[in-house]
Amino acid sequence: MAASLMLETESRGINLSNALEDRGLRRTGARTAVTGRIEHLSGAFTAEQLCRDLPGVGRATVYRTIRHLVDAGALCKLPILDGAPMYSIARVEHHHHTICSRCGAVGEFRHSTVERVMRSLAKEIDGDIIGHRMEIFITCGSCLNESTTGKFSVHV
Amino acid sequence: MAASLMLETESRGINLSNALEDRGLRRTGARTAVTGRIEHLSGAFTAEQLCRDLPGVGRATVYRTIRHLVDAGALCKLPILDGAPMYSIARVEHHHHTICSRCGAVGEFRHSTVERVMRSLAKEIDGDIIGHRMEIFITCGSCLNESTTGKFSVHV
DNA sequence: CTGATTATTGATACCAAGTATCACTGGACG
DNA sequence: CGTCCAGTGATACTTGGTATCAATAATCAG
Ligand SMILES: [Mn+2]
Ligand SMILES: [Mn+2]
Ligand SMILES: [Zn+2]
Ligand SMILES: [Zn+2]
Repeated sequence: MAASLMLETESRGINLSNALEDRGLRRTGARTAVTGRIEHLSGAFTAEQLCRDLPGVGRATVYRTIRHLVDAGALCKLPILDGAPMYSIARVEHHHHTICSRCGAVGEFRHSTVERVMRSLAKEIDGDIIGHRMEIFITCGSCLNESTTGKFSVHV
Repeated sequence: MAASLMLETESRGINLSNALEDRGLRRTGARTAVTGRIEHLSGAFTAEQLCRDLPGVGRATVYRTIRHLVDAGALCKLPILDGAPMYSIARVEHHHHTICSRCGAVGEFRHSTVERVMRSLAKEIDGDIIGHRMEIFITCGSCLNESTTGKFSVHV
């Protein structure tokens, strides 16, 4: 993603363990393992992938911890049309996502024009707008240099 | 949804049976039952809902028919973050959706500014844009007059 | 129309993703 | 430390969806 886009973002300190603690949850071994693994991945992931990476942590606990992190706003949950949702660390406040349809790489962006369009749409829609979501499907830079086929269906 | 928004749409003739035939698929009793039911519903629906409505048609066939219709571009498949995807008839070409987070009502809209923003983003994103998706979560007009709680989580 | 040819059907079994239970464990805190 | 309750994880279960495959029904050439 170009630097110009990222200029609009304001990075937050990301410490997933603290995000849990802030919600009054105990700092346990299992939770530390999960958050540590997520931070180590530094990319989008699925719940099952995390389970495989952490055989020492129970499946239920992995799912519960992810849910806590999403509730805390520390993780984004991305709907994947034919597959399990992916999660990525929320590094900036409100934002949208780019998803590479070949490798699944997820990027975050924030662009004021998108938000401005939303506000103008508000006048035209019958009802109260309470949120929105936007995903851009791309072939990412590194995938352009390869010749694999897409794993993720494009939902245009 | 206000009329001004809809002015940008160009309605297509919707005949789901023809959409299947155009793909070289046979016009069978089961498929006629499925497409008939979908057209009768005139709103968004889930696959399981359709199965319940059509006990005379096998589950596999319901799912297969829906997939054909999506492939044909006659149905939109909407990812619902914590639940089964919903489907709605695609009445206009490329478009986006409003989803009422209380009752699940789905609306279609098309707005040139959204597409213009997409084209401007293209210059800034590292990779090739191959599609995008956008959903606006609302409390629809009729739900504003009631006082139920939301069934659908808002994915902002 | 008739029969041959195939696509389609649907019961069944299966799979993947995620949740409910609940006896046990181990953080937190006095 | 010791208590206590939040947290854990094995297990069983649910939901959504797909693979199989023998039986059935569209389609079409003759
Ligand atoms: Mn936004
Ligand atoms: Mn669009
Ligand atoms: Zn990629
Ligand atoms: Zn509504």
